[in-house]
This record gives sequence, structure tokens and C-alpha cells, in this order.
Amino acid sequence: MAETPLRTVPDLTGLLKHAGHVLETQLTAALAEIGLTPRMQCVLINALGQERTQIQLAEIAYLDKTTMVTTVDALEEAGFAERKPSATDRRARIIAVTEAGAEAAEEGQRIVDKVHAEALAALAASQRAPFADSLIELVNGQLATPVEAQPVRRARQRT
Amino acid sequence: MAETPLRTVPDLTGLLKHAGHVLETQLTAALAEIGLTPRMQCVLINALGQERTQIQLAEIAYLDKTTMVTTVDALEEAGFAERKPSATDRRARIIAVTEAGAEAAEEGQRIVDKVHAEALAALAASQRAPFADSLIELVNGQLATPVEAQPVRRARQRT
DNA sequence: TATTGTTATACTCTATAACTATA
DNA sequence: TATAGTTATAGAGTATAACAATA
Repeated sequence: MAETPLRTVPDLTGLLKHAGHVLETQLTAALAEIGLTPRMQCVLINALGQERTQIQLAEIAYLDKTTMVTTVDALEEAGFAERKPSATDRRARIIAVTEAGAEAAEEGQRIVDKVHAEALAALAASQRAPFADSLIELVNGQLATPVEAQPVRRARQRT
Repeated sequence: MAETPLRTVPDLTGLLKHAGHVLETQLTAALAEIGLTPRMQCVLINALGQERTQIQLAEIAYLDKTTMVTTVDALEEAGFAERKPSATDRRARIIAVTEAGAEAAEEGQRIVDKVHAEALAALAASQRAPFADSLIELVNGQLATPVEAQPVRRARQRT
């Protein structure tokens, strides 16, 4: 009879989700100081220096194209990016980073790196690279692809 | 000018969140075979063998008490648990695990451990314990507590 | 016919507030 | 007054469908 759940195996799911969640709150708080969300930072840094359309950026950032619309809206409202017509496809919009956006993206990247470096710094120096390497190995292999949930198909009313 | 985001520091947040998400989908799929969600499994295993109230279980599982209501509803509907009046506090309900619930909880725990063992097995044997230990160290230390977001206070209409 | 980006909206999840019964 | 549990619902986040413009 199990009294307390005897764990011979650590609760990896709980640990990973908790660690990821806390780190995201740290990142969100740190980036908020320069007017960015983690998502805006991710889109901005990937739009910097290259002409990319919304869909291309959405794929890079693992965002739905409709979520990308609101993210680009926020970047435009903040003055960090502008939608420009593509020279080759009149359907597509190039996300052009403004000067203020470029500064924010680079400062944002320094903030992101700092938060991650501080997290790793909590480990003994000899543990840091092995930990990060193991995590990368898992994400590239066993934990690369989510298991598909039973698809939730939704009805839509005609208007 | 940053062309591609040059990472001298790995994107720990992205890696941790991705790994946690994928592992949770694996867990959800595996537990679904015996009619459990990860949350139901967590509550059930902690209700097993001890008389605990909903609020006590909510604290253990990091759930809001209103979320616990729906979780216990699901457990009752599945025939895995029952609400029993507390002998000492007539406001409180003890979550009593049924025989079917006890079997499901124990089988569920085997499933959870198996999924986690398989994930760890993707690493070289010499890396497994160091990886898990580092993750536990982070979660107990630098990544223990979420940074508070700006509180979202919501109005509520009088009815 | 297929694709880009947009809008509208439906669904899920979670958390707040109010409430009842009891302490 | 405070707490256990319930209900109702607000709000955030996200994903689907439909659509206009263009390919």
C-alpha cells in the first residue's frame, strides 16, 4: 500500500515544467523593463538583419499565424517594427525592425542571456555544461516532438 | 549587427519549457489509457492511504481550490474517489479512494515512472543522475519561486 | 486551387468573487 | 470573523474558420 508516493524515479515532468515556468517569469519581469515580452523579443531578434515575413517568423518562434498578428501589432504600437510590403509577393508583409527596435532587441538579448547565465550560475561550475548539454540532447531526441492529443475539432457558426 | 542571434548562453527557458511540455504530452497520452489525467493521478496518489481534505490535496498538487473541485468531480465520475464527510470538521470533505481508484493510482504511478525512466534513458548512463540532480538543485534554489507578475485584479458583476 | 495576413470567434484553462454551511 | 467547498464567471491565451487579396 503506497503511503507516500515512493519515488524511485524523479518527477521530471514536474521539475521541468516548474523550472521553465519560473525562468519565464524571471525573463518576463526582466524584459518588461524595456517594454518587451519574451515573445516580442524572440520575433524582434529574428526579424533583425533579415527580411522575413510574418509566416516565416511565426515558424521560427513556434507561433500560430494569428498569434503572430497580435505580436506584430504590439511591436508596431511600441514603435519597434513596421509592416512593409514584400517586393516579391504582394500578399506578404516584411517585418522591418526600426532603430528603436534594433536597440531593444539587442538590449533584450543581453537581458535574456543574463537571466540564463544567472540560472546556470546557481550550479557548480563543473555541472553547468553537462546540464545544458543533457537538456539539449533530450530536446533534440527523446523529447523533440509532442505526442498528438486527440484532435479537438471545433464547430464554427456561420455569420 | 546581429544576423542570427548568436547564443553564447543556451536558451534555457525555451529548452526547459519545450522539454516539460513534450514530457507532459507523453504522460497525458500514457495515463489516458487507464482513464487518468496527470492531475487526477497526482491527486489520487496523494489521497491514497491518508485521510486528506480537498484543500490539503490542493496544496500538495499546487492547485486552486476551485480547480480541485472539478478534479474531484472527475475522480468521482470515474469511480476512483468519493467525497466523505470529515469526522472532525463538518465543512470539510475527505477524499476517499475507491478500490478501483487505488488500482488506477498504483498503475498510474508505474506509468509515470516508466515515462520518466524512458526519458532519462535517452541520456548516457553517466549523465542521468547528474542531470536530475542539477535540475532538482535549480528547482530548490534559484528557480524555486516564480517572480510575481503585476497582479491582475478582476472586477466581478453583482448578480 | 493554394497561400498571406486579417478578423471573428470558440474553446480551454485558470483564478476571482460571492455564497452557504460551519468553525 | 474566518475557513471548506461550491458556483458562476471573468480574463488570458490560443487555435479554428472564414475571408480578401494575391499567387
